[in-house]
Amino acid sequence: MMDPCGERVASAPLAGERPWSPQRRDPEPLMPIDNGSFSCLSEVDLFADLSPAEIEQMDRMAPSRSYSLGEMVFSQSQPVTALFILKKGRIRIFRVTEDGKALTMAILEPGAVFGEMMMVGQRMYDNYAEAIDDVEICLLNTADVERYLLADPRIAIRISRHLGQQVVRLEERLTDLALRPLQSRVCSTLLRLAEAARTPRFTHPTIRLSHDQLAGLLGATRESTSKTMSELASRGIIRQGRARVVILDADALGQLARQSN
Amino acid sequence: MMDPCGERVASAPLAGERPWSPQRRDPEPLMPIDNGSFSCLSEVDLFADLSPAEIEQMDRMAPSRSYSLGEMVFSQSQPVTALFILKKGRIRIFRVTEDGKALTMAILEPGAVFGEMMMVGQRMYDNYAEAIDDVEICLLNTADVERYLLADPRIAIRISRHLGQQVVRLEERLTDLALRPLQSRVCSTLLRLAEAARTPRFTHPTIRLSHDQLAGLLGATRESTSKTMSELASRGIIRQGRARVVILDADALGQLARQSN
DNA sequence: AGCGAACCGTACGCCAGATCACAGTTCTCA
DNA sequence: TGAGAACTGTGATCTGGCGTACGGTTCGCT
Repeated sequence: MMDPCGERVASAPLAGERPWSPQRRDPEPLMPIDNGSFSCLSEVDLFADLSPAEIEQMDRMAPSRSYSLGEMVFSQSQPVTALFILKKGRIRIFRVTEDGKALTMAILEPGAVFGEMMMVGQRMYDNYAEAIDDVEICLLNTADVERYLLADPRIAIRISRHLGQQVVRLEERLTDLALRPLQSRVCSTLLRLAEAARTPRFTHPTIRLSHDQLAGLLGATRESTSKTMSELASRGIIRQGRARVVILDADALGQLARQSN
Repeated sequence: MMDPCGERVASAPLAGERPWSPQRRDPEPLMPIDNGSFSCLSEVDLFADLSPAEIEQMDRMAPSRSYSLGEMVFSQSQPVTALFILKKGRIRIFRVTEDGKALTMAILEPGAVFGEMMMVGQRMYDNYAEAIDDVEICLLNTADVERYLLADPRIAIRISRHLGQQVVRLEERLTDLALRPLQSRVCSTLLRLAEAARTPRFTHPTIRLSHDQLAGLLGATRESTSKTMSELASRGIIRQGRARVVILDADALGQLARQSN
């Protein structure tokens, strides 16, 4: 049902008296999303230094597994063997507390390599991994890893680079969480996600996540996240669909992300 | 002045009606603290794989600098050249927002190596570094680093291991900040610090930080930090001195750290 | 020996965001 | 085709920790 005074809503000033007024949502699923699957090892830039022959050989040896939406890819009980490469679908890495609250550490997109830490002596510790699409991954066991990767200094450096990137990201998230209000965190998170999900050229970046999933990433509740998102939508900065967000004005997001109160 | 009903305070049950009653503080500075300086490169485990000859050679080439309490070791304006090794004193790594709020990312103790990320293509980004004691560091420039480190896969792996450790730490801090109340964060932070500051055997671990500095590490205000600390002190879990905290009951801290509300 | 600076305790109002509680809408799948 | 599940909107209420304010104590320096 349309608001009787729809006119006023539509033309209300940005600092209007209805802070997050109801939005008409985006109906169109637009196009059948491309999950971008690919032949296991060739496109992963961690392996860019290997010769095609080496890659092919590893590819043959790497068993692959699939999981369907909602399945756990691993948890403490199934400790991680070695190295995963995500071929298709997305995986959510998260942690939980004793009383069931969760924070998601990352949403992995196809092409992601994870579990790198183990090869340098880390465990996945308290991290869980859950498939949030139908997922296909391939596995490299410890022996393969040592043979092909640890021996090669170029690859070791690529690993370092990757970990260094993670450190930077985490430091950013930590300061944001400590020092910035929810709205800023929403904005920077959306930007980060938009850039991770390489969308086809000439279209607005689109993020295929529900408010709930976003909230998990933000360290906030679904409710406050919804509220903030509606606010952004009402300003025309984003457009919303069911479990989808379209970034319309990335610059405005950047602006708001830098706000610290 | 002693509380007139001191008896009641002293024997009050833990869940007493004066949640953070005033504490007699710890007067004794005890012993003239050992800042543990050492000959630059030999004790840094990042270089454990190098031969004594190589270490000695690097040592000769590595210029060293000193800063006094409160000085900035670097900031964006003085971009980082290469690699720092902290010989003496402590350094606080932190970030600030536009409006001046700060979060400290780490307190580095002697022996710490920092700036590793740059050698693998990172910048220090928005991090500042400030000496919180009188400090002595030595520097390795890019050329040295490439010659001695990048070439050696064993060292590359050590770097990865170190970065992996940082990732784990940061993930932990992030979840704590998102999901746990202040008291738990205080407890886990104290534990983390206690284990970093390797104290002489047979003494209680001691942390030489002010409430203010702790607060910066916690993402909280000095006031709430003080309150929580006093509470812990009144329970006999820690003892307080001016800019010093002594851990009396690490197990209790561990217990409380796991609380999520 | 005395003054300013750094530290610490405490208290009270306030607010962003959590919690709880529904209602409406759009999918999915039997 | 219809029942349930997943997703979202929106209020009412509560609260941990922030902001602010101020007094006391200890240290370092002149």
